[in-house]
Parts: sequence; structure tokens; C-alpha cells
Amino acid sequence: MAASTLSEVARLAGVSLATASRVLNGSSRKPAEDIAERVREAADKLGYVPNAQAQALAKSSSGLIGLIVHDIADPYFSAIARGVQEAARQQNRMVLLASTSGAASDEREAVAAFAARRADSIVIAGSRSVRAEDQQGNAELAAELDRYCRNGGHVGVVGHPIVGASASEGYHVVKVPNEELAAGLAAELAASHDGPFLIIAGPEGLYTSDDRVRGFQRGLADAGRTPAEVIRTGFNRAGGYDAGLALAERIKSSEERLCIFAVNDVMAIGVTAALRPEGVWIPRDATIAGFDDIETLRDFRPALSTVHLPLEDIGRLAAGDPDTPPVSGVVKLRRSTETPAESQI
Amino acid sequence: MAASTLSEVARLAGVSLATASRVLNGSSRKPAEDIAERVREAADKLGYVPNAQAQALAKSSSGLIGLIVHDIADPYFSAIARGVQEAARQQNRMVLLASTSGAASDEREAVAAFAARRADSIVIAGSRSVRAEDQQGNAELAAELDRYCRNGGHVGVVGHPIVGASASEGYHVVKVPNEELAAGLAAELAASHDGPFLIIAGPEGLYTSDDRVRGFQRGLADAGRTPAEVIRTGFNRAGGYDAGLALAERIKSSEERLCIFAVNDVMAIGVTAALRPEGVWIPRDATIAGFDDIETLRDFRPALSTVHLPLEDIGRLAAGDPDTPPVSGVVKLRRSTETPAESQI
DNA sequence: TTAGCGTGGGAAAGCGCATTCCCATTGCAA
DNA sequence: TTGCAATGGGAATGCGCTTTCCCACGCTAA
Repeated sequence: MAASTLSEVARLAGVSLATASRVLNGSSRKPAEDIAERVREAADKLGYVPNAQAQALAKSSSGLIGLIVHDIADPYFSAIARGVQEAARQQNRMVLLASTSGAASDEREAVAAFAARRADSIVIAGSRSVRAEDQQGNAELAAELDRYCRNGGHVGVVGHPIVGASASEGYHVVKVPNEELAAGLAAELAASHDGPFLIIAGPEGLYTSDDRVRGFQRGLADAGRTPAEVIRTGFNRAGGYDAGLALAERIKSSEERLCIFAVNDVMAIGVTAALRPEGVWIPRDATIAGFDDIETLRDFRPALSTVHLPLEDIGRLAAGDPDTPPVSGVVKLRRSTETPAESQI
Repeated sequence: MAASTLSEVARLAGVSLATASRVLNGSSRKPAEDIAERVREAADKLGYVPNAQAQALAKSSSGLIGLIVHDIADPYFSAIARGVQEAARQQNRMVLLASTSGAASDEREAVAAFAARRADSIVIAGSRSVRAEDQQGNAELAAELDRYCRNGGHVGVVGHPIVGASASEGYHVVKVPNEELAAGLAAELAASHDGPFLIIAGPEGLYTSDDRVRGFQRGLADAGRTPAEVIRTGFNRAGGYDAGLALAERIKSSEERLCIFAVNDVMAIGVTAALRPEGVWIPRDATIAGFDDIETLRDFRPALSTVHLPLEDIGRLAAGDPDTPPVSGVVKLRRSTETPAESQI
């Protein structure tokens, strides 16, 4: 990656390095127009492209914003990524991407790499966990982030604060009202469903999942219903699929119509996919709701009841866009949780 | 973003800058173990994080790989992004992201920004276009890329060469056999469908769309069928939806069963979504096939016939991973194109 | 014993740029 | 006409690091 340098431009234009720099790279001092023109001409002729690395080094600010997600191909994360990307664009920065599959040690590495590149800020999406096996990883991640913050970095976390993070400066948590929204969902579902409820959740210790479970149970309790049974499985489509398989027989042999709450949309889709070949129809034989309102999944049939989350805004907020409204979700009841009478329509 | 520097570490360890560098940042010369240990200790105590910008400047290689997509939230692109990300990880690089909505001028800007950051290589995904209105934008993009290549950059293009690119060095096109695969799809569909065909395509001039249209028509011709009518619309879900709306009446009033080929999956989903409320059932009243085999859409019902594309591999290839097998797609006939007799099953 | 060699640490020269400080020039008021 | 401020270009320094070159040292072979 060799390219022509500023000093070459300066020489060709017959001016000093300083003047060339002032003309080409936005300084507060504006050289005279005729000189500026000469410099621009020279730059153009040489195809000069400023070296951002060198600029960053010289003024110690890189214009980079790091984004850490579990999996960029997951629609949940890619929606957030879009928001971050937009915010970055507005701030005239570029986004550095890291996918980690959710492993805390990978996240730590990513943070270190971002720190090495002197990213101005880091956005961490993806659920935090308090599981015992993640404890050490979490601690190391927290330490790395703290160091980054102490050195002047900003970090935006989606959902929950990093477990064990202690530096107060620079942290910025985008709170997602998972619990409240899940409670709201439960309330609305309870209003039109008489049978039992069942929750298909992610592994215990995953904040996002736990919050949604807790909220849903609270919503049920507030509606005077008995708590739902909770099944733990993977926090993705495969997890939902497995749970669906395990559930099929039970649904078919039961008298009562079950209302299933899968803690996110892709899990709900997995459940549905597993149930369908078993002859279990939604919403006839059971109803199901998800969470997130993933865009790509909106054309599914039966349309999935869920909680809409402004994922793009969340990304924007985490990236520090001040103009974005605070996070507020909305319960969306759709076909997948209609009662039999309604679904005749 | 201030942090402790190498010279601080060196001073604390009581060695020279050179030695500290050799110990900490992988040089071919390995200082003695006792000295190395002292340096590592000092680095640890200071929380030293090497400044990648400075390293890049010093050895003129940034370890960055730039990725340009239309929209990172589009599952097609996010799947490719995952592949690129993985390849980057293997090569010990980081990926810089840019979303451009497909505008050539934005792409040019992105290339310039990547060049400024001295990215080692650039991956550019998203369909090329030869439409007249894009001509100037394309030319500028090509010029920018040529310059980047001449300066030693590598660029991986997904699908078609950049229109007007002339530098031969450094370009690397990941060919996607759109035409052949579309022909294959047409052949297989023609084998079980007697009625007319219709193609819902993107705007004229979009390579990917045009290739698929051409291939499909060729496949039909080879099967002795008359060419399909082609409807032009947006290359996304909304485009498909619009086309579906426009088509509904016609399908309902026609005697013959229509087989629709939407040139990508999300368009096919859009068509289906528009048709459904109109009472047009797939595959009863019409059949439909897409292209890409987007993962998130696989659970749709009726299951969408499509052509599977190894998007992740495509991303990996474009990012220059030598171990990835060449691109080869597979026609996937599923429920959405079953003939009535079959669909009784 | 000494010339010759390999080993390994250090000094210093950049990498490409921003920026501070300095100086020459100009314009104006006194 | 002289003095001063204001204007604007240039030299030089440093951002944090890699790498080349140099040199001191200890070793072996003659």
C-alpha cells in the first residue's frame, strides 16, 4: 500500500509541508486561495489519498468505532449493526467489525484489538451472561474494557452493563426494557388465553433471556395466572427447534391449548418449524409468541406475535447518536396467538 | 485515547526501544529470555496496548480489510459479511464496514476511505449496474479502485467485474454462476410445470438480475418453452410486493397456472406476501421460485423453491481465503413450486 | 595470544502527517 | 516616515512504532 504522500504533493506544488497539510486536510488556518488551488491541483495530479493512519497518529483520534456482535449474519445483530453504521456515517467515522460467537474471551480479544487501533468508541451488543463458566472470561473482559475506558475510550453496551465493570467514566448502557415489555406481552396474552403458558428460554444466566422470563412471569402473576413452566434451551433457532420437538407429543395429547412464549423470534420460528411436521398447527393447536420483531421474519405465516424492538435505534444509541429517541418497544399481537374464534376470520 | 507507549515500557524495563519492540511485537530477532521477561513484566504492569496505527505506519500494512455492502441488515449481505469476517479472523485482520445503499458515489467514497486507512484489501459485494444514470458514478468508482490497486491494494469483487475497471493487477472476481443456475432452475421447473412462466426482475441493467433473467429464459428455451414475460421492479422485498399486488388480479382471472420466478428470495417473499391477502395461494393458484436460499427464510411456508448459493463461502473467497472451494450453487425445489398432484401429499 | 566471527543490545532514521513556533511581509494609524 | 499588529508561509518537532545499522562482547580456531 504505497501511495503518494503529502510531501510529494507539497514539493510538486512548490509549497511547504505545512501549507499542503492546511489546504488538504481541514485545518483552522486557510492559506490564500491561489496557493490552495495550486496544492489541490498537485494533489489531484498525484492521486493523493491522505494516510488516515498517520493522521490518527498525529492527532491521536482514529475516527474508528468498534462493533462487537455474536454473529453478524443473525438478523438481530445485523439490524443493530445497521444502526451503528448509520450513526458512524453521521459522525464521519468508520465501523470496525468483530464477531465473537458470544465467547467472552473472544470479546476480550476484540476489545484489545479495538484499543490497539485506538477506536474512539466501542459498541458491544449481545447478551451478557452470569453463568459460572463465563465468570473468568467476564472478569477479563471487564478488566480490558476498564482499561480502555481509563485510557479515554467510550463504550456503549446494549442491554446490560458488563458484569464486573468498574470504571464509571465512559460507559454508556443502552437499556432495553425487556422485563417490562415481556410483562406487557404476558398481560395482553393472558387477556385472551385461558389455558396454561409455557416459556421457552435460553440458558439460565443469560441476562436478556432471564429478564424476559422474569417479566413474563410477573405479567402472568399480575393477571392472576399461575406461573408458566420454563424450558431451557439454546438461545437460537436450533434451540427453539429442539424444544419444539420435545414439546410436540405433549401438545398433541393434551386437552388444553398451550400458549408458548419463546424469548426471541428466531427461537419461536424454530419451535414452529419443529411443530409443523408433527401436525401441530399454530394457532389452532397451540399459540406462540416471540420477541424482537425481526424484520425478515415479518412475512412468516402464521404471523408471529412478538414485541417490537427498535433495533436500529438501539444501535444508533449505543454508537452515541444523541438525536435518537430512547428505546421503547411495542407488543404486537398477530395471528400466531389468535384464539380459535378470532382465527376463523 | 492516550495509553502507555512502548518507550515507557522500555524505560521501565531498563532496555532500549528496539529491544522492547522486538520482545512485544513479534520480530524475527528474539532477545534473551531474561530480558524478554523483564520487558513483558513492565508491559503488563503498565497495561501496554500496542498502537496499531503506529505499527501500520511503520511497516506500512494495516491488517485491515474493507467490506462494502448495500445494506448490512439485508440477509444476503450479512451472510457474505459473515464469510468475510471469518476469513479476516483467520488472516488475523479486522474488517472495516461500509454500507452504501448501492449508490456508486457512496461506494467510491467508501473505497477512498478504505484507501486512506491503507486497507490491505477491499471486498465489494452487491450487484453492479450498467444503467445510464449510474454511468458516471461507475466510472469514478472504477477510477478510485484502479488507483487503489495501482498503489498495491487487492480488491475482491462479488459477481461481476466493476464496470470500467482497467487495472488488471489486484482485481479478483468471485464469479457467481447466476446464469447457469437460473437456467438449471428453469429446466427443472419446466419439467413439472405446463403453464406459462413469468419473471419478476430487478431494474434493467443490474447484472445479477439480468444474468438470472437471461439464464432462466435460456433454460426455458432449451426445454422448448416460449420465453417468459418479464416484469421489472425493485430488487428487494418492496419491489416483489408491488409486483405481487399488480399480478393478483391477473392470476385470479386466468385459467392457466402461472409459475413465477422472482430473481431473489426476498422479492419472492414480497410477491407471496402481496398475493396472500388477495386469496392467491401458493402453490395452488400459482407457483413461485426465488434465488439465493437465504437462511432466515428457510422456515417460510410454503417452503420456497430457490437456488442455493454458498454466500458465506463467497464472502470468504472474496476476502482471499485460498482454502474455500469454488462457488457452486444447487437448485432446491421445495413446496412453493409443487404441482397440485404432488402437493396433496 | 590474537584475528575472526557470531551474538545480541542500542542508537537513530524514518513511516506520513498535524501543529507549534518563528519569521517575513503587508497594511494601517500615528 | 516610522512603529506596530495582523496575516500567512515555512522549519522543525513529535505522534508511537519498526528496522537498519553499528558496536561491544565473548567465543573459537589458528
